[in-house]
Amino acid sequence: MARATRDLVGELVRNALELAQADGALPPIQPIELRIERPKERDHGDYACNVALRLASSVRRPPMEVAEVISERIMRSAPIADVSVAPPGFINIALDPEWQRTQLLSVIEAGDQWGRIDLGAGRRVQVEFVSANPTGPLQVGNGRGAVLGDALAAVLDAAGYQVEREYYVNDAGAQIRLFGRTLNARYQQQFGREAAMPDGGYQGAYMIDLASQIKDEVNDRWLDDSGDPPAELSDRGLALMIEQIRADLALLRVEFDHWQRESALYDGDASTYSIAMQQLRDGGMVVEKDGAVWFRADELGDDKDNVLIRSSGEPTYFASDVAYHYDKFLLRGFDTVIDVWGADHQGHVARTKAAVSAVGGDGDALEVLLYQLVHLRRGDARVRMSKRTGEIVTLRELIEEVGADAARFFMLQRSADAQMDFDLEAAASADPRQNPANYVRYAHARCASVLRAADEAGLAPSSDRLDLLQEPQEAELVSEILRLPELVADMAAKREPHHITQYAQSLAQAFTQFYDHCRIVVAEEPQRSSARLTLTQASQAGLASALRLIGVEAPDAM
RNA sequence: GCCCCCGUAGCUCAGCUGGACAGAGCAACGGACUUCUAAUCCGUAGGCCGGAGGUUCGAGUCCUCCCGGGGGUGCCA
Repeated sequence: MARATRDLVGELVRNALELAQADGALPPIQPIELRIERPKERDHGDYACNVALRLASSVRRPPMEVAEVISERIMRSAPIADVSVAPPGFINIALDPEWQRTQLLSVIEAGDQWGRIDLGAGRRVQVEFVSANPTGPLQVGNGRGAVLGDALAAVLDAAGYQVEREYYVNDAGAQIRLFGRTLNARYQQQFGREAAMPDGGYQGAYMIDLASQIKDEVNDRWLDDSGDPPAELSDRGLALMIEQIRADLALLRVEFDHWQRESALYDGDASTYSIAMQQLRDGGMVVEKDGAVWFRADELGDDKDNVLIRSSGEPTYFASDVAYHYDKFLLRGFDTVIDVWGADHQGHVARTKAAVSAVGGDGDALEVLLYQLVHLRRGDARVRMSKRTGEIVTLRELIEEVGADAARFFMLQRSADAQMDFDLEAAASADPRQNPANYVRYAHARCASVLRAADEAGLAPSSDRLDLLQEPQEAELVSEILRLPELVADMAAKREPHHITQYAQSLAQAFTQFYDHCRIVVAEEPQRSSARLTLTQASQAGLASALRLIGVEAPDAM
């Protein structure tokens, strides 16, 4: 378990600040949050701190002077080699190159787990994502939620949280009944009967496939003239549909720890649902109006009340959600729950947080990560996602066209907030210039290839003379490799896993530049070769770690 | 109407909870292969960060208004 270098540096700066106050060079001040940044400009060192600028007005001294006072008191010992002050008041910090090179050994030891930190301290986080209705196959948009949620879970796991990935299966309610009636119609049609599709029934051909499959399994055993579909038929269809969804997600390399059934919330006399509803009633959070039961969400931050139980007596989807979040927080005791939703559910955020508070949880412990729509393109041509035009619609079709690696990498290149254009042509291309997933994969494969070539030449990695790594490309590569732990910290804290793709490209580029400028395997220079092989091993570990977080394979040859 | 997201290079997008001259990839142009994978690398060009005010020592980043794109606003999910 590594500590991010940034944290080590931050500690030394904080010590210097406290020392300055202790010896009277600075007046006592309110403790402030120290932020250590990576300057954009290489000349400004490895890290920079703006604490002097932020302190200047409260201590009534010029920023440059404050910076000097702090800078003088920063220990010039590993990992720090040099500290300088630059206008208007930045403290610039250069790391000790020798110390950095030594860190490569930890990287190699960590392998594809490099970057792991202890920010989360084992706190339990649930990430619930996809959770699409099991009334049809997953669509392309569900793929974005799948990749986003899975990568976020991976990042949180790397940051030291105890993470559970969950899929919520809406297997109750009106939609499921409609699913059953549709399937029943299709099933009867399998036997040449004239069965009308229900109003608003599911038109997709997949329903015919389901009916056909069930006919193969049980023949005419579930034919029923009463009008309502036999429960066995509906249940079997649902099971097949859920299995298909699970298989589609597995193709994307997304797997869940737990599939939570909505129907299970209603099981038994003391069901989760009834307990949660009682909780709301006891708290005076419900009101009856027009024969329906409403949640008084406006008292807890939402802008309007919401129906929990229809006048027909049937609970709404929202009522299930209340029970579900009661289950998450009060029964299962997660410290934090992150729901990953499509942006079209944006209107449900306030009421769901309010519901968490109303059932005795902490509304702020529920975080909702919204992601925007995905549009498909082929080069310059917009791909219309509609069943009528026969164009690509389902997640499975997308994966079959571009592969899981490209699908995951591309889906993760944008922030969740931004609408996304997904270029099928680029994603399907093997060319690394079109397809950055391949650029990174290729860099990893090249590491493996170089290590094989070295082995054949009788050269082995060694840390004896890492001081021979003096080229600028080597220093840059070392720095880039060592950056991962703090990136993990940032991604985890901000719930923004998409930065990992940019990092992976940047690391791959640093390695490729090193490879291009520095001959690694040179029999006549065994010591330098061995040092460079160590750097190659660490690069491979770094690339493998980044690719693992993205969920893309790290091949040894391409 | 009200609420949420977005508007940064020709294109697709980053920009670290305000910081040092605005970045990447692709596309464009010019170079580099007797070499461990050229599936690569080096260089050039390209921007009033949608517009107008404001806060600040400092704004792509925060506030207000306007323009443009998307989503939401059901006893649907």
